[in-house]
Amino acid sequence: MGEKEFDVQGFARGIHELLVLSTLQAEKKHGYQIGIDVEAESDGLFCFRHGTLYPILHRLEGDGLVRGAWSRDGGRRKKIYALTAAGRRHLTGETGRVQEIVTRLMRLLPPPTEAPA
Amino acid sequence: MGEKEFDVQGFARGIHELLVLSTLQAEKKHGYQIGIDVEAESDGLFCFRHGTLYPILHRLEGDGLVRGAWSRDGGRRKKIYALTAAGRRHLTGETGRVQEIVTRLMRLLPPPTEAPA
DNA sequence: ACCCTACATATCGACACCCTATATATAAGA
DNA sequence: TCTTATATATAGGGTGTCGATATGTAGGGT
Repeated sequence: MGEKEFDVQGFARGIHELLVLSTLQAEKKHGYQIGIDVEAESDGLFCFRHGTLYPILHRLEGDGLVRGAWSRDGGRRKKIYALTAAGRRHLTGETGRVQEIVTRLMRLLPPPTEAPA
Repeated sequence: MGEKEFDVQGFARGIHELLVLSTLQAEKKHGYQIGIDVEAESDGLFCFRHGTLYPILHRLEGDGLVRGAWSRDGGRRKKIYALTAAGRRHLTGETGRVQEIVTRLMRLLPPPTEAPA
């Protein structure tokens, strides 16, 4: 089995990347909007800082998972990011991998105490 | 609601810590054994390097989540770690938090494609 | 006219963490 | 004796997040 070993760093980084790729599924959007949407869609749980988000977008673009195109909205410049085919494959593949890791992690951790509200 | 925001770094670090605390539930053991057991229990998925494991143990001990006691087995010295009451609380509490974060993360990511093969 | 906020992107330095490598020391087996 | 396994520890390098700072446009308040 080609079971790759778990990498904590990569796992954490991967979560951020998946959140970005996921919100780009429905429609392409610019970085600032991605930050707003991810925060809204997660009810404020997942929140990107600007110093975190933009480097991630550059990384994803460098890896060919998203493609950025400059746009001018009046005098304001935006870089609209769209999911590539590779990005779509990466999203589904890595989501499955995260799911598997989490499942196997939860098997090791203590089951929830079935406590009332 | 006291909803703390998600912290990727802390989440990744927390996974390592929970794996250590979890394997100490059944019985107290020394660091080297913890590494072996976690790897075995996870079928090789979660594997600690020595340079990662020992600092984690020191951190957990500093936080009062485990208590270490030096032991001599022949001429060989071992530091036996035991879960403290605080460690037990931390384990159940953080496990619940991880479960919740993962649940909310999975709601955002694409559902598994039911199929092919 | 001026200021402040929101929009929009970008980068740098500080900090934290993991990982590789190295160090020390005992015990068992070739 | 040499190597491997047991057992712990730390320093150095690499990478990523985060806060701060920078640049520039647009709009509302005073």
